[in-house]
Amino acid sequence: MSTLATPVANLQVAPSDKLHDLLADYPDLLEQADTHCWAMLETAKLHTFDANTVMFSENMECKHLMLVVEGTVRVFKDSDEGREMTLYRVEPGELCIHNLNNLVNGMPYPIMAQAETSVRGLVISRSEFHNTMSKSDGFRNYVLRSLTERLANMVNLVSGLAFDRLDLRIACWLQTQFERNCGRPIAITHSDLGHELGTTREMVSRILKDFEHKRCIKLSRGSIHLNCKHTLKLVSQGKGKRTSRG
Amino acid sequence: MSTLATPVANLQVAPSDKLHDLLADYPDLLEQADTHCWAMLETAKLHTFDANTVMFSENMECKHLMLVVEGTVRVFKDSDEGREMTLYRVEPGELCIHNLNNLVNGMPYPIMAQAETSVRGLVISRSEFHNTMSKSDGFRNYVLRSLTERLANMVNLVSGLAFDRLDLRIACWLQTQFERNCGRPIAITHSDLGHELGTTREMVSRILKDFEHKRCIKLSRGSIHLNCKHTLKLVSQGKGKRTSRG
DNA sequence: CAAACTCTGTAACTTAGAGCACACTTTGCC
DNA sequence: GGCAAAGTGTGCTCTAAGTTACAGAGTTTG
Repeated sequence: MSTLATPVANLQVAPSDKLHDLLADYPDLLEQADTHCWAMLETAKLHTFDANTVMFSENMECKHLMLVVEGTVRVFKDSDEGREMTLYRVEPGELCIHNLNNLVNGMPYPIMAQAETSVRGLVISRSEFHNTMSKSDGFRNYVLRSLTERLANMVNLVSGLAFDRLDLRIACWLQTQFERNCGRPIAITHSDLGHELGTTREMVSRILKDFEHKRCIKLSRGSIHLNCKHTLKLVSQGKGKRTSRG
Repeated sequence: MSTLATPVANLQVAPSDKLHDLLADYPDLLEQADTHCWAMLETAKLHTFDANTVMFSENMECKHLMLVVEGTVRVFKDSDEGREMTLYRVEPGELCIHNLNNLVNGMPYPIMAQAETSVRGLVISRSEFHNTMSKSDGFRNYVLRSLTERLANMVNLVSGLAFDRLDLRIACWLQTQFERNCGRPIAITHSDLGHELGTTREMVSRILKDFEHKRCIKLSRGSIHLNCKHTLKLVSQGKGKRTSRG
């Protein structure tokens, strides 16, 4: 997360007959896509970004909207003191929603977005976006949905930060990750997990160790293994306060 | 904030020739309103809510969208331990954006909204909303703007909670309030200010007292007076750590 | 294999914020 | 006036979280 590459964008035109293939696996959009929506996507250009590319940062202006086709983009906020906090991720089939602010309001936006993996995305021009928003019910609903979902997530972030203890937030994070991974180990360093949740490496280490003592998880270098999801659930529900540090 | 009245809604039909009058003072929407938008507003019904009415709460479903015409609605999240945190306010000329989540996604939403004053609002049906979204460029842009602006505010909330000390957050809050009020006193109790920022009455008291010692502000029962906006600015920029508590 | 680097563990300490307790003051009301 | 309620000030204590510092384990690379 700390090594930021310089922006790189290799431009290619997407062969129109491949659009369906590109989006085949992402039903969210497909369900709603109608002819207008497809027409817009036909005009889009397929860009490729290397892993770690900073896709936008602090006050960078952004005149396009991108639909991610492959890879993930991490959107985060960083502090002066070198801490970071992940706001959300943009995954295949999803829109870089924060571009919208720029696009709609013309306001700059003090957050960063960075490709976590190599990323391919369909870049849509501002005018095509507005045009399709007016014509395509499906696309409009899709965009509205994305926005309101992000908003809902953000509210959860806020309430976690305001009211929940760190161990609880970590436990919840682990829970959702293990769920996604079907219980398979999560590959992440303590430092990166700190950056996910806006805290420090040391706190993460301590709390994870505590969870290991409680036999929820098993730690190894660079990854976290699930030991007992039942115990983890208990911990994440706030039962069982953290044990003293000695 | 703690005394919650039971929901009350007095229904009246808005006389169509009064629409302009109702919205006259709120240029944000007016600027963008076109014939379709006005047509929708003509179908809307003017509801009145008493002060303190809970407009929606935890998992209440909400089938309509409301445009606030008079009064303000406070949208907040509350914790199990009796703390609260204001997420934002809906003021005249603005939409209750969180309804949208319900409307668009059909998802319930674990936050509360409460009329701070008596509130009048134009209630728009779901179908009219979608209909107008498709027809009116102005309305669509207005909605998109509102959403992205809220999202931007939410990001600021998150970063404040994650990275900033409480005294800083309070100082910033004071700053923006005084700016709105043109330097006139802010009427709020320490306890309510705690609910604004997701903290406790005691912390607010202590920190405000500290600011008073620094001569930024002057405290009196139920209100905060600006003393020197320059000093406050310095404090809110993080210069001058909080003095020790003795 | 040795050096360099990355990652983890953990002890000691500091600080921010919360919670409790209680005194005091202002306001409003009978 | 006198009582109740709401609001404020503040000391004390406790705990969550951050900070510093360092040791050691694992990994990579020359």
